Amino acid sequence: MSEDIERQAIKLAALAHPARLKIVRQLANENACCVKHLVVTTDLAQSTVSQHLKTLLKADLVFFRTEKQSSWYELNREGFSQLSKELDHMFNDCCKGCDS
Amino acid sequence: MSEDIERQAIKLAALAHPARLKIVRQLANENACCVKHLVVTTDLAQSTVSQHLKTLLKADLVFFRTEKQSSWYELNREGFSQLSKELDHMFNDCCKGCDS
DNA sequence: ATCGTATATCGTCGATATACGATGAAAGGC
DNA sequence: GCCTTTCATCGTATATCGACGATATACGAT
Repeated sequence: MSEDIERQAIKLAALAHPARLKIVRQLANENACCVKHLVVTTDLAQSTVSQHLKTLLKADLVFFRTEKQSSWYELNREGFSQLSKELDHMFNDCCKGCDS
Repeated sequence: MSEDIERQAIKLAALAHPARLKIVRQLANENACCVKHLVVTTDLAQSTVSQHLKTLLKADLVFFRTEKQSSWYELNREGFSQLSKELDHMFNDCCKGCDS
């Protein structure tokens, strides 16, 4: 399906940047991080980090909640495992019998 | 390692485009395709398809050989499975005990 | 040598991505 | 009330992407 491809491309694009990969690794290690912490570890401006987080959020790769003054971001592990499975499927036994 | 992140980002970026995902699916189905065939199935200009194939090639996601006047492109299945494993690792048990 | 076919590369241009600083909103402490 | 901290968003400058047509290259056929 064509929408699948679009959605996959959006997820992959969201991951296809060193800064966002670093953020994801950080989140994988710490379960949840607030923005300030990610600003320190990525060594980028706070506005830039917020922008990257928005990209990850739009791709359904992270969750987000506010607590006091802070925003906490957390990995969406299901989103990742779905993507990983789709990648496997795509090159292993893709489209045996499907149309597109 | 930082180079790992760069390399992963390049691979992910190479996949992060609907046209290139379609090409990859086509290659997954047919084992090998020449450019002309991909031009027909993607409905893009030949120069555009060549450009996309170059992107996939630089990311080590496809192999390439010439035969007579044609270029044949083929999936690098190892490249894909490596990427899929790295993705799994990244969000499952990334960096238990490593430095970066 | 010339022609036709298949492909790669170049040049261009609009669209999108990436970075930053500035500004403002929300919440807590004084 | 006012100040600080934390974060999101806006505006802007720049870089990269993605599409195309035009051109170059390679090679088999005539």
